[in-house]
Amino acid sequence: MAITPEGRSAPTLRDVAEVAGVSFKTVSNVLNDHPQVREATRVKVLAAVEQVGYRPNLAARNLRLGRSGVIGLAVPELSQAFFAQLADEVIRIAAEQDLVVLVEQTGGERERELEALRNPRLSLTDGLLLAPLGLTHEDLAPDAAGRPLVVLGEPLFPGPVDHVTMQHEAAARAATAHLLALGRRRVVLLGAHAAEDTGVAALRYAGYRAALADAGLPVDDGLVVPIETWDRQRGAEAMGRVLDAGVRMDAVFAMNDDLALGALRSLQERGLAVPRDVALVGFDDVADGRYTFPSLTTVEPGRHDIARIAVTMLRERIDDRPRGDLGPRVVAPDFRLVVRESTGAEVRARRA
Amino acid sequence: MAITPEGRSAPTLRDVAEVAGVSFKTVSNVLNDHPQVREATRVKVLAAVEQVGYRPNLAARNLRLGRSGVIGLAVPELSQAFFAQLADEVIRIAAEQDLVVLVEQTGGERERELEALRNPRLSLTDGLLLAPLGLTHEDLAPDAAGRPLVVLGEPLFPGPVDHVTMQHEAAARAATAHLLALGRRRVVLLGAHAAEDTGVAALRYAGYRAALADAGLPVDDGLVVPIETWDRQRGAEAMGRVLDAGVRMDAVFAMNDDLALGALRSLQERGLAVPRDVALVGFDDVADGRYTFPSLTTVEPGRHDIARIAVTMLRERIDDRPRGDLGPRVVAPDFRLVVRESTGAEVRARRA
DNA sequence: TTGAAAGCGGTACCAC
DNA sequence: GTGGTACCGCTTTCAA
Repeated sequence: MAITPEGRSAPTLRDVAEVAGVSFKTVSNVLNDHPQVREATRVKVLAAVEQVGYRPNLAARNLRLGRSGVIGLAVPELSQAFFAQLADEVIRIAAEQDLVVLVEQTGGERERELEALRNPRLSLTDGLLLAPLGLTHEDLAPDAAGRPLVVLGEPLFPGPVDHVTMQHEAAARAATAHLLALGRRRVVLLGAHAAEDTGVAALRYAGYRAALADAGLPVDDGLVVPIETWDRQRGAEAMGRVLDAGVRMDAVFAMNDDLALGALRSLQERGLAVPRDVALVGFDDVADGRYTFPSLTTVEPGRHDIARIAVTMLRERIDDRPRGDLGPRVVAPDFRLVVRESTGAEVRARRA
Repeated sequence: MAITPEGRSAPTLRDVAEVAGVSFKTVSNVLNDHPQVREATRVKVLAAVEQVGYRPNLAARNLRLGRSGVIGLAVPELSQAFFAQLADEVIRIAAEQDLVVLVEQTGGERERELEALRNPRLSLTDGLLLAPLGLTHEDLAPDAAGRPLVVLGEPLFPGPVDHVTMQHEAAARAATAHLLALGRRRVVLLGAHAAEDTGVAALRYAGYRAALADAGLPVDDGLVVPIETWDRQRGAEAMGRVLDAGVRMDAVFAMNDDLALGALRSLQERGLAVPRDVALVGFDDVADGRYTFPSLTTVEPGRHDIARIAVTMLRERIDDRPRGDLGPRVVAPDFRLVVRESTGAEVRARRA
C-alpha cells in the first residue's frame, strides 16, 4: 500500500492485486463483474479487497468513464417548501437509479440560473435539472448548458430542450371552477404578474379567466392582485391591503400555497371565517397546508410524476448523448384538485 | 480538437495549446494563475481558450488534486422544513467558499445513516455533514466515514468526531420558563422519547424539567406526551388525544415546530383559543410558524451559525487531513427565544 | 482466463 | 518565462 509523506493514502487496485497475488487488471475485472473470471480468483480477490479495505476512487473512474453518476438540481431555494419537496422527490428517485444529486440554489435570479447552466463547478455532473424563475427561452437557445438539461416547472416553449412542466392553466381553471361551483362569485386572484405573457403566472391567470368565462362571469380587475414574489409575507400583506380597502369578495384563488397561507392569516387576523366568509384555494400542495386550520384546498400538480419523469428524461439524455437523436420533449403530468377545509370539506370545528 | 466516433468531444488543454501555439503546460499555468507568465502569452492563451470553448474537466482535476470541492450533506429528508432550511443555509455558505453540496436523504434511519457514512457513491465528496437521527455514538467510533466528518444536531458525545449541535437543554428550559413566566402552570410537553437518555428528546426534556424545578413545580407525568416521530400529523393526533382525554392544561411546549403546528390545529379545531386558553411554544423556528394565526413562539436554535460553523469545521478537517492534529470539537451556538403571538405577543385580532 | 500497456485530462516538479 | 514528463487510479483494447 502506497505510503505518502502525508500519511496513509487510500489503498488502490494495485494494492489489492498485490495482496491477492494477481495482476491489478484482474482485480478490476472482478470488481466490474466481467464474465470471465474463475471463481477461485474472484473469491481470492474479494478477500483481498476486504483485507486492505479497498474503496474505489470515483474521481479516477469518472475520468475514465466520462460519467460521474451525479446530476445537478438547481432550484430557487430550498427554504421554499415546494422546492424542498421537489428536491426530496428528485433525490429519492435518483437514488433508486443509482444517481446522486448535487443541489444548487439560484435565488430565482436569471443571472444565477444562467450561471448554473454554465457553472464549471457543476461540470462534474452528468446533466442538470433546472427549475428556473427568471429565464426566458432565448437563454436556453443553443445547448446552453453544454450538457444534458431538463427544465422543470416553467413552460419556456418553444424550447429547444426537454421540459417537465405542469398543467398550469387547466389546474388553475379547475381550482377557480371549484370555487364558482360552491356558489362564490367574487373570486380574488392573488399573485398576478404584470408584464408577463407566457410564464407560470400568465398561464394560471388564463385558467382563472377561463373558469370565469365558463361560468359566464366577467373578469373584475379590482379582484386581480399583482404580487411578484410568491411568499407568505407578500401573500399576507396583499390580502391585508385588499381587505382593508374594503373590496368585496367571497373567495380567493392564490397562485401558490405560500400566498394562500399568508392570505389565510390575514383573513383570520381580521376575524373572517374561512371558508364561511371567504373560501380559499392554493396551488402546489405543500405539506404546510395539510395541518393548518382550516386545512388548505389546493392543486397537487403531480409533483411525484414531475420528479420521476424529469430524472428519467435526464437519464435518457445522458445515455443518448453520443447519438443525440432525441427531439426535445414537453410533458405535463396530471394534476389533482385536493379539496380540504378551506373550501368547505368536512370542517369539523367542535364547540365554538 | 479530438474527434471521437461518437461526435465532438470536449476541447482539452492540448487543443487550446495547439491553437495558441504554446505547450499545454503553459495553458495550464495561465489558467491556474501561475505567477510567471508573460502578459502576451496569457492574452494569447485566453483568446484560444475562448475560441475553442474550453471547459476544464473537473474529473481530471479531482483525480490529480485528490479533492473535488464537493461536500456531502446527509439529512433525514428535505420535506421536513427544518432540514430544508438547514440545507438552504449549508448550500449557501458552501457556495461562498466555492464548495458545492451533494445532498443525500437518510429518512432518519440508522441503517441509511450508516450507509451515508460509507457510501461509495459519495466517495467523490471531500467530506460529509451528517444530521443523524438514529445513530448511536458507537456507530461513529473509529473514523467510520473514512473521510472528514462533522455531525449536526445530535450531541452524540463523547464523540470522536466534530459536532455542531444546539443548546437543547438550555433552550428548552428557556422556552418552558417563558410559559411559566406568563403564569401558566400546567405545561404539556409534546414529543418525549421513551427509552432515550442522551438524544435530543432527552435533553429538551431535561430543560423542561429544569424550568419546572426552577419555578418550584413538580413534573406531572400526565402532561408528558411521548411522540416518536416529530411531524405535524403526530403532533395533531397526540394533542387531540390529550384534549379529548380531558387533561387540564394551560400551555404546551412542543419539542419542535412541526409538533407545535399540528397541536395548534387540534387546539383550534376544538375551539380553544391560543394563547388565551392555551399558550404554545415550539422549537426550530421553521418558516411556517411565522404566518400562522396566531404566529408561533419558538426557539431559533442558531441555524445560521450551525450551518456556517459546520461548513467551516468540515473545511478545516479537509484541509488538515494530511496532518490530522485537530482534536474533536463540539460547538453549540447561541439560541434565541422568538416570542410571537402563540404566547401572547401583540395578538392583533381585529373585529371578532 | 489473465496480464501489459495505453490513455482519460489535468497538475506539479524540475529542468531548460 | 516556458515546457518535458511523470503520474493521479481506473478502464479498456489487445496479446499472451
